[in-house]
Amino acid sequence: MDDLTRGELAKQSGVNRETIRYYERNSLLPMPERSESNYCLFAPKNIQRVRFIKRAQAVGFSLNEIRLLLDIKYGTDSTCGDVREVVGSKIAEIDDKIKSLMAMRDVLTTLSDDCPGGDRPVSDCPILESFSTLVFIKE
Amino acid sequence: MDDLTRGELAKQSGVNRETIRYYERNSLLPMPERSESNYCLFAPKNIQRVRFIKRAQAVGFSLNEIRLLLDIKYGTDSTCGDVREVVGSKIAEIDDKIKSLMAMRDVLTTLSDDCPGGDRPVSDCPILESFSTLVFIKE
DNA sequence: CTTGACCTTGTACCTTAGTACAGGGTGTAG
DNA sequence: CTACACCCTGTACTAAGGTACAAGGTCAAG
Repeated sequence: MDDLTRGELAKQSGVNRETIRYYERNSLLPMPERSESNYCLFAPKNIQRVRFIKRAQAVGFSLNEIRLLLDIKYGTDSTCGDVREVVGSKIAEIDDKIKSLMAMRDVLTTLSDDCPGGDRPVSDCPILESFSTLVFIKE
Repeated sequence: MDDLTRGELAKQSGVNRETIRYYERNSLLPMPERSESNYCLFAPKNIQRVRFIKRAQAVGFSLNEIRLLLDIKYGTDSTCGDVREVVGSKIAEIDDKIKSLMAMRDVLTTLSDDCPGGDRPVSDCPILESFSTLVFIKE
């Protein structure tokens, strides 16, 4: 068997060795087998598993969500519908974040456009004035 | 003097009492004066200060950045140009975040559109397949 | 005088996603 | 046999922005 030590798995999958330990602790990776001398033995397929985690993170999933995704992936009666549901709500969440960031940007650009800039004292600054007095973000 | 206790300041400015303590510890609020009996005495203007902090947070500033903003606001030789500079780089930062979220959303919607959904087993799912094998986010 | 509602302090805890390190064991090359 | 490069474990620490709580003090009402 071409099992890997923790350090090898880390190197092969492109993460820190401590990250692997962290994933073990948090059930994103299985508890590894052990050699005679207590070295960890990871099956090679765990390289793919770590990469899966990293790619899912890159598109916005948290590790908690990824644990769920892994459960679906390796579950016996999981369906494509399950996956689409998870992905759909992640898309909605991302859309919400984008909207809220766009609202922030709009407020800031408006304020910045109103500000004369230059060497005027801040007492003239409509930006700080707004932060002090206005209510522009509603719940 | 109509100074406020910490609890009153918290209530008036709409935050938790512990949040006020946190802001004191982190130099976002001044160390309060004390009464005979060691009660905190906050000047009423601190209500505005806390609201300033909350509004600046609402448009995307971190507490560290807000500390800077407060320094500018109360600095003797700060200019509108200083404020515009800080706000300008915050806008750029928000734009970056929006771009990266939009990239994530695009990847996810594309994958979701490719997925048949329904009761198909996940072994057929192009989304999980992508997470397992593809490299779609580049550095 | 007691009760209840405040106030004080220090400290610990929470989330998320790791990173760092000490103190010890193992395995191989020279 | 000794270096040196790995490996093991447990624990502490990081950022950010708070929240929670225990043990004790204060103050006004009844």
